[in-house]
Amino acid sequence: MKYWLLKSEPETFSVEDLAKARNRTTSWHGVRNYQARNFLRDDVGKGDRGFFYHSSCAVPGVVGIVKIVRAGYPDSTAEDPRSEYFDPSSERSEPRWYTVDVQLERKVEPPITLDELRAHASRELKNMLVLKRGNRLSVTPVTREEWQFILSLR
DNA sequence: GCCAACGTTGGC
DNA sequence: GCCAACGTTGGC
Repeated sequence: MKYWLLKSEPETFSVEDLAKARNRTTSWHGVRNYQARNFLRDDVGKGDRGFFYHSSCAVPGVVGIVKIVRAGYPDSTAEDPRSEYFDPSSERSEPRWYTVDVQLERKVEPPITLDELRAHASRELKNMLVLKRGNRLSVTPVTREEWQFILSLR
């Protein structure tokens, strides 16, 4: 089993939205970055776990634990002209963008804030990608050690 | 709203 | 292939 950190802007889609979704499950569509796409397409597997992370908001941080319930498959919003994620250069015969399905296991309450994560940035979370300056990747791998350490905070 | 950091685009 | 211009991300 592998571990991931998945960013979402709560104004677009929050952990509360996921809690209300049917089966507490959603397609993680809309990722339009090649490095993140490659993770979704090639590396994120069914049964993997992820941190649901709120970004671009008042209190950024880990707000939930999700389980990957479906591995990478083509993101159909890229083909939908009415979708805000429409990509006219993507073609159905050769899908450019991928998504996975995630199910909420539990909320993390209270959230593990970015500040709290940073408090460990010189030791346990020294290599945590989300704490690196300038990091903008919306899907990042998390090591088993980082995963277990962060879980131990709640 | 600001701005640093980074990714993408497109002319050459 | 280079790189300047531009757009986006995301913390503050």
